Amino acid sequence: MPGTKVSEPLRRQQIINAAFELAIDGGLNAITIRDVAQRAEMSSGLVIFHFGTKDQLVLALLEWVLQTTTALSVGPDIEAIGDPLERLIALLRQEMARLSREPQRIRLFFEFWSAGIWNSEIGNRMQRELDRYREAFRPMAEAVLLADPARFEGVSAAGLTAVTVSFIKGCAVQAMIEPQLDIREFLAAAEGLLVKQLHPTPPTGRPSASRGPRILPARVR
Amino acid sequence: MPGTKVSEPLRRQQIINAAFELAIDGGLNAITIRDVAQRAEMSSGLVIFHFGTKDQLVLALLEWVLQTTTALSVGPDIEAIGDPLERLIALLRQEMARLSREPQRIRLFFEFWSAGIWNSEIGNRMQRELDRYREAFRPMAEAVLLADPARFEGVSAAGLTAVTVSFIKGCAVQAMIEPQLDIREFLAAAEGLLVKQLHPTPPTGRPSASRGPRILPARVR
DNA sequence: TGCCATATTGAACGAACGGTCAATAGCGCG
DNA sequence: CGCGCTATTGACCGTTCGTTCAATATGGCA
Repeated sequence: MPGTKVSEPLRRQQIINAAFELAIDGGLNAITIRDVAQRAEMSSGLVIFHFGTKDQLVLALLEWVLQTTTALSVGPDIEAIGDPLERLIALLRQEMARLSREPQRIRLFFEFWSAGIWNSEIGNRMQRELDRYREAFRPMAEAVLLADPARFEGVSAAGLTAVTVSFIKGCAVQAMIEPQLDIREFLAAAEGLLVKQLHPTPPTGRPSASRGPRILPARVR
Repeated sequence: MPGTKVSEPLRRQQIINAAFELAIDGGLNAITIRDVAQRAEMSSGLVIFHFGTKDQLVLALLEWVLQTTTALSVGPDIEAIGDPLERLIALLRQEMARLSREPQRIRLFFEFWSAGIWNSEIGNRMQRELDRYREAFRPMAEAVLLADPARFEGVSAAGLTAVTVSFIKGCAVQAMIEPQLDIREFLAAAEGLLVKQLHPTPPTGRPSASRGPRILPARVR
């Protein structure tokens, strides 16, 4: 009755792909041994044969998802920005745009996160990934603090990093919930909150409505 | 065999309380008819008798959670703040502090959110709640835009509201994942990013940091 | 008191799930 | 060709779940 034999790594990948498709279509709860086997066109026993346990299959899927998700990368165009805060915000903008581009993957990400609360193995893996991601932001946050110590008095690099990453997470959640999100307007509003203060109008006592034609200073490059 | 009779509203509340406790302890997946019945000290049949279906019980639990969660409220102390942006940020701070104070409830919130992706009834209910919450922010966002049109050029009230609420969501996620979060430092850093520009240090002509020794942030991969 | 609507019970059912296992076919190798 | 290792199959098991239902006790009311 058995069919043709296939090399082990290929089989594992076929199974993970099937599990991934099921998770994208119906969430982590839609992953069952039987459905994975059917989608991968093999018997249910073979799935267990290669992964031993459903939990280990899910863990392998998580690993694969994390490794195939584009990692945070600071390109030369961002690195060229002189001002630290502007550089950080450019990175923040890049990340928000990237995450909002693949809402399905983010959705899966959050499902793993949620699952990690009750499953310690998943939780530990997610925690490691989160630490890694945050660590990538840290150098920039440190540069920002050094550039303007007065403004960020009493704020540590860890704190600023946490806030920055939280902002990104919020955007990711937003994109996950409402894929029709207009990311351009979203970014514009975020920029209004974050970046414009680098070129403040002289304090007139009441820094409210602008009087007269406001001269928009050229962006620092 | 049947035990003492109890009024219907009381029974429903007993059942919802039991379901809530189970969900807090072990997530939405930990809600089973049998366990709910056991925790509420009644038979499993009675749970079905009062709610008809497990799905309807979960929906009733969601409704109860939403209605017993403190709604967004703009207190007099916030309303007294003159500057619109400062007022918005004060509200933002209040919300971040509030949400980080009850991480368990937030966790449950997000689980419902996740479940709502695959269950349209839950999804619709969550969407309504989100709209309601966002609508409460909108007037403040409009005031901010009116106060400084130049700064938020091309940004609609909806966009600014979305960003603000996203920021809160990000903080909520943060608090959910790491309950040991130091909320005070988190708020300080957020304030540094958002509020300080209202009281800018006199422009020294060079808002850049490239004065002293330039710190090269480590390249991230 | 007797009666009836109904709140309550728990055994039972069918479906779905994760996992086991004896049987079997494919493949490399002597 | 024939042997042996192993990938592969699918029936099967035990468990858990949501739900059904006949039986029964309860409390209000005539």
